Amino acid sequence: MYRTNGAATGGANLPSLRSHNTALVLDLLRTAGPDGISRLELAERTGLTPQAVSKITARLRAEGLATEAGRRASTGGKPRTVLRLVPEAGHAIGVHLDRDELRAVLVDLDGTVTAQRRIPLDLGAGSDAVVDAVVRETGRLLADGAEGAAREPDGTRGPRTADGTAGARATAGTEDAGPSDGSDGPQGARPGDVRTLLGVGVALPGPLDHDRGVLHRVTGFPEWDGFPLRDALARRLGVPVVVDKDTNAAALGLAVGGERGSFAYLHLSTGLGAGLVLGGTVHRGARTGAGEFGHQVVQLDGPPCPCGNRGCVEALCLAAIDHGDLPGAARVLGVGAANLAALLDIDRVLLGGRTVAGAPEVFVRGVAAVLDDRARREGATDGTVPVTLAPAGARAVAEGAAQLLLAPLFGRANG
Amino acid sequence: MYRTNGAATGGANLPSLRSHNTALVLDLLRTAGPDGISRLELAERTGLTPQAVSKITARLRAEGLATEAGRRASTGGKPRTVLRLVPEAGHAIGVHLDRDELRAVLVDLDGTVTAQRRIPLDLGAGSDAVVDAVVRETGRLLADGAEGAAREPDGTRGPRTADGTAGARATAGTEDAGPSDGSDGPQGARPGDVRTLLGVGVALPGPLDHDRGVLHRVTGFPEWDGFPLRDALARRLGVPVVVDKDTNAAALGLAVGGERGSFAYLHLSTGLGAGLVLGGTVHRGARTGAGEFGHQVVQLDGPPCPCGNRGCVEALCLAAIDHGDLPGAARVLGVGAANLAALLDIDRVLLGGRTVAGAPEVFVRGVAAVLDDRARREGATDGTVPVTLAPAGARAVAEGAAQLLLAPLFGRANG
DNA sequence: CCCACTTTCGCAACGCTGTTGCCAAAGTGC
DNA sequence: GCACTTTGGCAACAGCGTTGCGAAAGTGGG
Repeated sequence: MYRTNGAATGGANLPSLRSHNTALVLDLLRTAGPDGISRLELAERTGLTPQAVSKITARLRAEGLATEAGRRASTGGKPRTVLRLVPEAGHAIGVHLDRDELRAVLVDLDGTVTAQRRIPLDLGAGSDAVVDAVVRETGRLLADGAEGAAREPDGTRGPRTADGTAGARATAGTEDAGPSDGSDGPQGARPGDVRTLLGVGVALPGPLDHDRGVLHRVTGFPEWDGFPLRDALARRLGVPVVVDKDTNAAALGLAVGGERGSFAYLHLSTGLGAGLVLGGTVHRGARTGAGEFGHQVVQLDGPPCPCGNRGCVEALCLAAIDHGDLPGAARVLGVGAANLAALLDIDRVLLGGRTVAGAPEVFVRGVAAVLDDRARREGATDGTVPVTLAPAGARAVAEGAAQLLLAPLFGRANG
Repeated sequence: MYRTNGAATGGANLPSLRSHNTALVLDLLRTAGPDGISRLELAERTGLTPQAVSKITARLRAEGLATEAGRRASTGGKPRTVLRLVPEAGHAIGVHLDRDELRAVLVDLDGTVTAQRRIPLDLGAGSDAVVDAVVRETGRLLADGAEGAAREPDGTRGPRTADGTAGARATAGTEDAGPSDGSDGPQGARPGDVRTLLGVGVALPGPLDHDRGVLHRVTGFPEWDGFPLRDALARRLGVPVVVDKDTNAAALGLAVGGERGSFAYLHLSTGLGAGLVLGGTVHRGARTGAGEFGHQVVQLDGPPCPCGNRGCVEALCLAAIDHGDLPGAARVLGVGAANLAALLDIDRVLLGGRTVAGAPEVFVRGVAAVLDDRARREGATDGTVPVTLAPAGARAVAEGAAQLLLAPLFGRANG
């Protein structure tokens, strides 16, 4: 996959070729983590020639995005030099607006959270109040990040494992990592530096338009209808802003965090929604409407749902939870998940959200049981679809929101 | 989107850039049809410079794939020269293996059916018999096509419209399908000429592996399990062969035939399945399992289905049809379609298959009613999802199967 | 310790892509 | 008939990945 320069045209020229390959290399560097990856390995993985990789990585090093980091053991000749990403070369902020709280994270290039904040929030308080809150919290996050970086890189590491202890020595140095002084050159290595801030990603529940950054009707708060959140925030913050549904952000975060292929992230809290990743890309549909999973009808003459239909998964699921019947809720969720898995032939189902977090094993087991059953009945040829807990936990949405700005750097398409 | 040269690597080099842009131009030429399109228009639509388009089209003309076709009215300067595809420069054969019949079409570059055949077939007769039948019918198709072309290029135009009465004279030919006659020069302009045959696409119902071209278990005929249909046919025919599910082939045909964006093709005959096109590309999933729509559960405690579950759409739908309750069947189908449309945010639902063909309006109206209802209840912001009849009719699958080989030429990704 | 060998990786030349500058060709309209 | 507009090819160009080749940096046998 490959995103060209201009509009929805599709024509590719040399600059677009270059940025495509650069993004590819950058993504492999990111995926390799602090351990790094050699040039020849990059060449194998991309299909490019070693020489092309050398040129690309030389450029990345000159720009301060990559650096050499030791060498591998020799196999009888000159040992391979290991390259790795310089995480401090770029940052993004991810904001999760939930109905009752705001979570924000400052994340560096490899996805490591370097600072985070969390405050209560009333989404119904109106657009001005919420925009103000976002502006205030992002400002504090930047201050925290800069300060934290000056002290010591904070222990919270990356989405994957990573006990890494990357560079970033203390001494808020004057060290000025720029090769060519003056100029607009390479981004400095000062974490939290506003100059390395690529933008702010905002994720929230309601139906909205990802492409235009406009909210439709945030469920329960009609006064938000039509509010141009992206532009309003971009004006106040002075950096690019991207808006998306919370489930999409979480799914993107998982995809970038190493989850491969196609999967569905099912989010169960006050509502039930899904984020779909198909072939490595978040599927939003033309109107950012995809992932409407909760109002899937699974019982034709079932109980009425506030949405107007009868027998929606969400209604049945929440009713079961209300009665304390968590296994029953899991079973209903499993039926919806099985419908989805069969329709899309996905590789995995990931569960998240507060309700799931309250009894993770019940839900994982319950959903898996339904999927296994159905696979077995249909004579599974390739085994069944695994069900697991989404790893990122409560910060999943905020981290994914930050990835709305980082992912494009690594060639992960985004609107 | 953009398909690189090598394996699943993603690295792009100049040849891949070139073929990408060439495919793009070729696709615009194809879409423009016999009316053609000017160089400057191609430049606008691709985002390339006029000069780049000139070079690309010059190459295409030299290869015999495009030609000049008149000029437009002047707008005060030199009038634009119109270019169009040379449809006779390439052909493909599409074969539809259904449970009781075989349909095969010979199609040229712009999708026009130039010859077709249809014979009774028993899918249960075993692999040898079926492979023999396919080989025999493709041979006759080529003979028919060559003969029809020798007489007069026949009037049936275009993949859209089509109430086709194309060639398909009887008279089985001897014309030996040997590929390697003389040189490999520019494809001659002899329609039906074997040398312009790009390959054969085969579409059939059962679960199968599109990537490997292997059948799993064709529903009802266990002896097919694991049969490597693609390789067996490729060996016999001496041309590339691609295998896919019937619903995917039909969906591909619709996508290439002008249906834009994302849509679902719902096929209702002896079973119920779906072909999904998301963002212009057929979504198959990693195991060609996507589109399993019929065994979506919409009634938790519904009647048992042969598949082992309860309350599958297919079971409910077919039961209603069995009782002569077509509106009821349409309503159930509509519930499933609405679930799908909400989950994927598609732009359109297209209905096809024999059962639908038997009472098209009942099904279209019934399904549309459910979708409209749900959209209205959820406060549709963008209007509702339109439901229409799939245009190609009974030949839809065979024509789509042929597109399995043509589509890649036009940059429409395929396995 | 030295020398042959292997492996990595950068420099230089190259082929080919789309791009830019320029001009001939082919119309319109006064 | 002449000024003007618009199209589209030729030629030079910049920049991409590729190829050829050699320096650098190891291993391992004598």
